[in-house]
Amino acid sequence: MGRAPCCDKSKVKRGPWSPHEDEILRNYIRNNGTGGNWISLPLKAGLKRCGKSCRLRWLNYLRPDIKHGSFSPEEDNIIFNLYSNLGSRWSVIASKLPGRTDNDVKNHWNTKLKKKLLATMDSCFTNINQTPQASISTPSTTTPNIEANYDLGFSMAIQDHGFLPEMPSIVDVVNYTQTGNYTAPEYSSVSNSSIAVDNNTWEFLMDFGPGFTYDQMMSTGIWDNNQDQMSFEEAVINFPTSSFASSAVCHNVISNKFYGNY
DNA sequence: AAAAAACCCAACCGCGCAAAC
DNA sequence: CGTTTGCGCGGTTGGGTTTTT
Repeated sequence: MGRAPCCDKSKVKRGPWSPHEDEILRNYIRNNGTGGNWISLPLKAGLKRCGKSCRLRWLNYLRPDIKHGSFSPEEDNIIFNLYSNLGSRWSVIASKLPGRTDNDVKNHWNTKLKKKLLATMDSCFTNINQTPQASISTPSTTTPNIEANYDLGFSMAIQDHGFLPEMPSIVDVVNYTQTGNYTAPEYSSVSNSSIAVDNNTWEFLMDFGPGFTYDQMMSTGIWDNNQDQMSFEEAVINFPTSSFASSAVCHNVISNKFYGNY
């Protein structure tokens, strides 16, 4: 036995809203508010609509603070980063984008961003497969060029160790640079959050760490003084445009590609 | 120019949760 | 307490629009 329907479907109008209906709903809410009860609102407002339909129309379209129009690159970036870590929690993602609704963000992801991400990942793997940069047992002394080919930016470390899942959970310090000039060592924990790729003739480890130096980590607050790390989720919400968040995108997508859902 | 395919997005649906009873 | 009710969420769909063939 299913759930009782919220209204009598045969007595309410469905489908697209007319400008007249929009005006009735807008005027009613302007004068009376939503009254805290969407189910009874259409009757009071004089609309032959289901309460849920009224709620959706108001929240997703008529609300005065809704931002209409296309998404900016900054908004895209935030959606990428949050989606990669939170998954399809559209309302949480939308809450970080003023004026955007969960429905907007969801539609934008499904129609635009998902394809963009997949295309980017494809080009990333093409580059990885064509341009091996180093071999095992040789700590990196040159900048791996993967990052240059990949605009989301992640860090890569070449280390002498085996592959997941046997990879030891140790802490290494690896030479790392984003600019081509060595700057500072990055502290890197090697764990299941790192990805090893065996391409038969060459091997490497991609370390999807924060991409920050120790000092940067301390200053962003991602680490506190006790070096307790924020959760991934916390960090990405707090720093949605950081390289930390960007690296998490790569990590999650590539993890899925190699190991399936985790 | 017409048909087909792809894209896009507003709207619907049903479920889980929590507040009210 | 258990039950009912309404809200909010995420998945999905219908159909209008645009692009491609």
